[in-house]
Amino acid sequence: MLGKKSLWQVGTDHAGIATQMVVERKLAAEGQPDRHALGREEFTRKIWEWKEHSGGTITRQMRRLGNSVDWETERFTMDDGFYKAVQEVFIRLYQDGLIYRGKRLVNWDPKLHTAISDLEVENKDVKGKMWHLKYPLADGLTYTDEDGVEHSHITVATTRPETMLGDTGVAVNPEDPRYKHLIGKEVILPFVERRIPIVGDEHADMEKGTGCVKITPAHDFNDYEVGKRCKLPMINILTFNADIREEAQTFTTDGSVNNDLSGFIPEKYRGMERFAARKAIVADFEEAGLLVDIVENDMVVPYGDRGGVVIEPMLTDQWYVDAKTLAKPAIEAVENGDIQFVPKNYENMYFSWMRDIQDWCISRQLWWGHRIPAWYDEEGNVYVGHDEAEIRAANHLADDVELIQDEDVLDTWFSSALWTFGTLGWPNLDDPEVARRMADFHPTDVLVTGFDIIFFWVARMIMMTMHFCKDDDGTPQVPFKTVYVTGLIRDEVGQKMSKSKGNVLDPLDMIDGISLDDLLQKRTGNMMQPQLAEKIGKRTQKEFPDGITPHGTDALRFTLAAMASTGRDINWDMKRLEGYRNFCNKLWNASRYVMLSVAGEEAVEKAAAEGTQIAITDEMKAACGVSPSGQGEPVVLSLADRWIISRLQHAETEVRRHLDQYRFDMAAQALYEFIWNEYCDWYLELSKPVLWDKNASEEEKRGTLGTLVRVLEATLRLAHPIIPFITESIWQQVKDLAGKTGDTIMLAEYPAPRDELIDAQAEADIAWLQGVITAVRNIRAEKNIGPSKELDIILKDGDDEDFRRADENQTFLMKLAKLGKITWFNEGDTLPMATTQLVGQMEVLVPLADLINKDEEIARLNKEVEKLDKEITRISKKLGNEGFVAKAPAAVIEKEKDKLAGYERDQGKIKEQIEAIKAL
RNA sequence: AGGACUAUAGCUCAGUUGGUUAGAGCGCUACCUUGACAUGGUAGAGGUCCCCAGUUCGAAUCUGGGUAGUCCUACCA
Repeated sequence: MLGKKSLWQVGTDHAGIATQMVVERKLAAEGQPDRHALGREEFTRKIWEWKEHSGGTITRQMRRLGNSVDWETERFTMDDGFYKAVQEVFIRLYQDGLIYRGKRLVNWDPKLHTAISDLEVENKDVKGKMWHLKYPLADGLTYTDEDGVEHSHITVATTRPETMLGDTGVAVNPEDPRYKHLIGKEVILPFVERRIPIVGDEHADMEKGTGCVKITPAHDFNDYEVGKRCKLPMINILTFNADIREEAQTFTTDGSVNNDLSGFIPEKYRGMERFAARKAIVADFEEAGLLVDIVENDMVVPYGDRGGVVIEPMLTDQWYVDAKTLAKPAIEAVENGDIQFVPKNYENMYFSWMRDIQDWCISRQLWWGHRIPAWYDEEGNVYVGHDEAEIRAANHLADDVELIQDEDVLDTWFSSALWTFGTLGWPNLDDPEVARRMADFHPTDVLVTGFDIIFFWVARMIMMTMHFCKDDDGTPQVPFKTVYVTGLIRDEVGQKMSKSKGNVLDPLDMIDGISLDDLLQKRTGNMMQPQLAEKIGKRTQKEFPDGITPHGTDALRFTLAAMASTGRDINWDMKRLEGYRNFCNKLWNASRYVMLSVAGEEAVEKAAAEGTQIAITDEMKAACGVSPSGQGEPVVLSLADRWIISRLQHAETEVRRHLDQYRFDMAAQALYEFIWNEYCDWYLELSKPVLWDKNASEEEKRGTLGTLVRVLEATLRLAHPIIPFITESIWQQVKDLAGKTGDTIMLAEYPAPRDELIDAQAEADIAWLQGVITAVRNIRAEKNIGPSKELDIILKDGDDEDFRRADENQTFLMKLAKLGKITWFNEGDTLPMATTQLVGQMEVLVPLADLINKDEEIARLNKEVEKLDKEITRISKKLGNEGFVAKAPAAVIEKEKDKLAGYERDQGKIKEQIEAIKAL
């Protein structure tokens, strides 16, 4: 519509963990063999199958919503082309020294058997216990505390007693007077009988627990750091299931295998499940008289957000990306404004995460994902390359050297991070098509996303893109210039929508409607927690007793736009949706009126009955001022015509401005107001006196009919981005009448305001007209006079403008206010018993001798006087304030003075009126 | 613990750089099947702008402090 070359790149990622999990669960539910029985190849084939038939939910919704995306270039992060990009990126980063492999502590999900990222860990508040355990000092050492009590033990506090099997030290604060003399001494780890040192480390907090912390570097992130600082070895006591191992694995501080240290685990704990082991160990401490205390403890426990079980820090070999190096330019790009967040406050969120970024663990122990392009020989040497042959050649490896590819896959976000350039065909830049697309569409302009994705996607896309995509002069390219952050759609009470809560609303159901039964089935069928079904069912039944009625796509889109104020979550309100459905209906009916006016009832009804388009004839075009030759027919524009054209220019200005500023809510609001409150409420009504006037000239009728059509046509184009379907449908009918050509409104020009069409005089005149009409309607309502009864009115105290306007707009006034006669009050006339309204300085009088109670009328007017009194007092006070007069801008003072004068004049008029009535 | 966001009509939300008689939709009241539309029309009622203090001639808007709610980050002794 703006004539710009554009691409909306759509696609989906492969959601590694979630997808693998869903399919595993499905296999289990169907009684099929699990993935280990199937084997890697067969299992991934199953996932592909599943993806084929149920992977399109989101894109189906997008299609129905009419999103104007380029479907031909739809991509999936597991498609072949994408793998090329992923592989290339991995290899280059490895060569650049930005990817490395190492033994580190990771968040391990014991259920899903994979490392997961910090961001996939959900920390839950839990009421737990802390156990105080005594570790005996080695070599019979004792010490005396400040109270003179002698101790042969040191007491540590822990919330995870089972990890003591892997303790390699006890830390005390080097400043702690109670314990610092023990630094360098040793304790005997109960049951394991291992001698472990007491070390001094800042990590030990004198205030917390007992002041002594057991250190288990292989099973705790803090301890891991302490272990590194104090050169403690690491002992892994858990299997990947998080059960106690038969024999522990021992490592030195740097992660290499430590053969000097025993991996002994007391027989009774071997193979125990971690929480069972916890119980057993606590019991044994108690029995041994080493359990000092159990303290209730509020704490936070990490759960895997997918698997739902407690995460275990685990020492494993993983691949890492040096995120700190990549983050540097990515931070700068946002700092210097190359990338802007809308709304801006999300930049802080981005900075706070990026400035404290940890190296990114990219390997996952899954089967669904991009296999890591790394191979190992028998000695454990690592080779990274595109394939085995390339690696052999590059490293001069003989054919009989066995190479085994890394079993792990890459984090889904690793591939998602390549989205902006990977989807354009990178790295095949030698392909002219790819080069052209990169030149046309990279950097891209806008990324639309939810705030919860800023860390996952946005940050990583920025890092990767800036590393790999450069201008000819080597300047890094940003992936996009603007990040538009949408709010989340929540349910009507502000809860996040989720399947387990059963409060999810499918946009398709709001578009097409759904019966209560189907909705219940959808929400409660096939649930992970069937015990919730009843509750969800009840709630659904209460909220949607009749299901959901159809509202249509445009209504849904308009609602989403109208609710999209900056960065704010939206509590979904069906009533708003209904309101905007009515709006669409209003637009439809308005266009019906236009077509009836042009084509006549017969043609319109016939087309409606047959479901066809109205046949537009040359006569119809001519009636709208479009002659077959393409030359405009002569027209005369009425005041109303000039007014609505002028108002349209304002609407166009507003809508465009709001769209440019991503204020879709305000753009929607501006459209709503223009279409309903101006075009429908006033202009259509004002067109009737002209069109239905037998005495009106051809030129006048053409002027009005043409304006009806042209303003509608432009409005459709203006509204098209928000409500594409209805606008297209109507546009196909009116385009010819408006002298427009083209197959689709999608390719029609977006309306731009033209200054020369703004008509201040017409706007002022119509405002006056509206004032008079509203005044009369007001009197009607107040006096309970039906709208069909004709009224005679008297105008009093008008100036030249009032005379002119009343004279020029008699027809409009008579018709819209349903008047019989308009007369001017002349000096010396006797004032009849009447009720009044003010329009500026002019009085509108409706003589209603029989309907007016003198006292009531006076009371009503007195109320007006009081109301004005308040305002007058307020403004007088303001103007009497020396500070205000001295310091406020002249324009503001002038405005206040005008207001005051206006109120005083009105009040004077009303007081006069009261006197006049009293005198009757 | 640190941070962000939110608090405006019965409900869902606007209110751009301080100057409005504080707005919209829905709901509510009264009247109306007038030749686009009852998914409608006309006219209304309805608000200590969460509280307190400050800055200012002037605060829904700016500052500080509270209260309530939502969320994020960190924290398993």
